[in-house]
Amino acid sequence: MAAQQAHYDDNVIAVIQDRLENLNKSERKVAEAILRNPKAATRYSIAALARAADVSEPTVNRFCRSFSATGFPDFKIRLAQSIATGTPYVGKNISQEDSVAEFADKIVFSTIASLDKARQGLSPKALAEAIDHLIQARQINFFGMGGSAPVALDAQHKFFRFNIPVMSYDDSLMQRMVAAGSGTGHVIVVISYTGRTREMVEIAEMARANGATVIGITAPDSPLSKVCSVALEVSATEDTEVYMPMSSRILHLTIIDILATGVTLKRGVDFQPHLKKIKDCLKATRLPVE
Amino acid sequence: MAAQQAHYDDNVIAVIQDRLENLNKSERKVAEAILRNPKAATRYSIAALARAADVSEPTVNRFCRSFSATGFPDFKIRLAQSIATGTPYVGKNISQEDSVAEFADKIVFSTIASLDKARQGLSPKALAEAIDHLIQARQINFFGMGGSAPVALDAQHKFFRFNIPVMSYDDSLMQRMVAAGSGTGHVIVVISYTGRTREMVEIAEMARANGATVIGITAPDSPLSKVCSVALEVSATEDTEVYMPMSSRILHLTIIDILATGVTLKRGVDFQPHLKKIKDCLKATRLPVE
DNA sequence: GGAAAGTGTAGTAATTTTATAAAAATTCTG
DNA sequence: CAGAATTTTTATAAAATTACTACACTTTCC
Repeated sequence: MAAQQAHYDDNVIAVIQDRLENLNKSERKVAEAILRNPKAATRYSIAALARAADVSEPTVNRFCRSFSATGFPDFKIRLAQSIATGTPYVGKNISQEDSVAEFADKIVFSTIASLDKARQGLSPKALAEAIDHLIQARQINFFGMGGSAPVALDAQHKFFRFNIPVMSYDDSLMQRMVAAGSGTGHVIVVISYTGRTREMVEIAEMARANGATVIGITAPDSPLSKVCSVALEVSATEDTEVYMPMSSRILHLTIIDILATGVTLKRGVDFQPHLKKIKDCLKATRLPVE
Repeated sequence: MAAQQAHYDDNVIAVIQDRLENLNKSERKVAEAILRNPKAATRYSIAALARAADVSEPTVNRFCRSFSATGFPDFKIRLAQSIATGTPYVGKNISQEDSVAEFADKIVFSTIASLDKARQGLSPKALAEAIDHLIQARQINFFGMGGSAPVALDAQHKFFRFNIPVMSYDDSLMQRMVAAGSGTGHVIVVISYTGRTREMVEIAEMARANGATVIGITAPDSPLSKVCSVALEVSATEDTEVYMPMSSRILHLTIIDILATGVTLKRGVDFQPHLKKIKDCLKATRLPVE
């Protein structure tokens, strides 16, 4: 039921944007007309779109065909699906003039878009392997520096509930020491958006050399990704680039959620009361619901 | 341009399912034919769907109209949109039997759903006020305990870039001391999923009594929400309940993103080079892209 | 200057919609 | 409770809209 709908991954809007440069004059006019207001485009007839783009109807038709649709109606259906996925804001960067409501929406939508993209890119096989390693671990350590430190800390909070010794480190010296002292049965999860922080790559290598399992949450084909036992790769295109990473850490946290859920599920029903106990013990610290 | 697209609400498939009982014989046949395979239905012509449902073409047309579409093609567009967004949520609860790919998808989709819901619920006015306070702050402190500690830490990482003294605390004693020592010009951002942690509410009250501005990122109508200068309220329905908070912290992080972006924008273009400098200085720690 | 690619016109084919009539279901009356 | 009358529902067929194809003209690039 899940993967069944992954093959609809061809996000037409994104594809149009990709190929925008390689289109000839008229087809480009069509592309621009669609991108100007993709949602409205789904309601247009071929004649209306032709007028909006200031081209002839057959040109629109040819345009649709070139995006591997059987014709205009088919193309509209695909367009409609792309829009629904939450990509209306692709490319629409946040601007100085935006109202709060506007840029807030843009941020949320771009986060949604990244999540959806990441979902398609995640390898279930790698996830399954990672979960298996985590279940068998005698000890788990999460390493994250800078912007990934909060992610590591969050992971610690989650995995702490599993009754396994778990720690997170954001200090490379501590990480180095832990890696040096690791061995078989230790799992080290290294979190790095770029996957190119030299320090982190070295630490990962060291841990592996000592026999520890290294799980990387990082960018595809990065130096870090290559030295890991299991690499969970996500590419976050930070399109709301305001000089700080935003969606990447959300994606990383979601992967942590998936790993934690995987461990919970594999632990089986017997383990649920334990989790409930941890949750319930917080009740004493809370104000009653009036 | 922002609210204009609330298209996540009108999920045609859900509406059809709702109204299934109240339809007459033929229209019901159409409904069932569509529900049998909604995805295929988007490719059918009106004639093909009529045949599949064993009714006449005008019946199909009337059916579409009764679901407030202007006609069959329009209806197909809506259906296409529903499939992309709506279907995944159906039967969203994670079960023991799920494959990794399945529950991973479910987690991502439920996160997306929460984000979209939060987007609709967020008050732009409250956000704008919060941003104004943050810009004028002489000092900012983020408080978060337990699962919210990573969120507070993340906020610290983000706001550190703004050249204001900023710290995060996850220890209630430290928080209490900071609150006690706060005053006018100090902004304290209190992050709490439930908004009912007694300790946090007390601390927030104390800070306010001292003249500090308290921004709360918390649940609507919670005790904490009531004592804040500005309350940013999000209700995260943790539908993937596995006894640990998941989407709530993602929502909180997204709010942090929005606040940080708001501050960046208001600071204006002059400030951008400073952000770029901070980003660039990390380059030295990275391995080159081969 | 000629081949190749690109674009538009006009006519054709497909699809959808409307008008209308027949059938079924429901209600009302005797 | 039968049976006529009305309303609702459904289908046939014609009209209108929409999308597609063939071909001719224009531009661009060797």
